[in-house]
Amino acid sequence: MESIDRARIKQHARILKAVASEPRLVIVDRLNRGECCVCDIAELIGADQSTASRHLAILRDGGIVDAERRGNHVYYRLTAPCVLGFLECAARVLEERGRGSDDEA
Amino acid sequence: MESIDRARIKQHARILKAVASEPRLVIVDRLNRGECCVCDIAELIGADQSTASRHLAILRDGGIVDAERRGNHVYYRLTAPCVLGFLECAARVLEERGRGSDDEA
DNA sequence: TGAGTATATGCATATATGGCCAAATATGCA
DNA sequence: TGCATATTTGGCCATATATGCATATACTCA
Repeated sequence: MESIDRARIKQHARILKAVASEPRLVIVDRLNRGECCVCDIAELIGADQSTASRHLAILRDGGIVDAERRGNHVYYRLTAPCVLGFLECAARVLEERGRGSDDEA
Repeated sequence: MESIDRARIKQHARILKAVASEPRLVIVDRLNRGECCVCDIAELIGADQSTASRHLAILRDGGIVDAERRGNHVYYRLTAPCVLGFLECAARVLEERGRGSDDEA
């Protein structure tokens, strides 16, 4: 288990940041069950379509999803399903913590 | 594979945000090789001691590390080693992407 | 108690992020 | 071409995050 190169850290941070956002976690969770278009995502996260588009762009730049245009829709799908492991880890952390105190809200 | 509860999403996002930061990734990587005190972390990340303390507090609030005072040092250690999986996932994403184009810098 | 060291916290400032609206692009279809 | 629909991008504002300095707090030791 070597120390990680600082240049890599920067890239890794960008990828993690792409996922570390409430709306983007919702998007990842949704895309895990199949591709969908920007308008679906907008409705899903209850935001403007432009906002949905930007979130998807961030995920795309992070390499988490990719996009394919078909007709005048653009369909996004999950390309890095390993990010789902983040959620499992988060769940484990919460469980651990549940035995302490903390804001569950 | 059920959809995730929106209330959980919020908690998960907080945990992921705790790790999604360059200096905090460096810290996690370091703590993975053993506990250390705030002053060591400050030097490690090349920041003010107060900044190191705050980063550690964020990780602690996220349930990623915990702290123990011994004498007048406070030692932090990793309590959620599953976050190391984030790094593996990120590395995989970068590898995938390396075959495309992108800013490697 | 008082001096010295290690951490944590309040405050101010700089930067980043998230969101909407409006306008620009990209397609499809008549 | 011209109009309608879907997506992306620019501009702007509000809020959140990061950081350092100064200061408060915690602890050790004499």
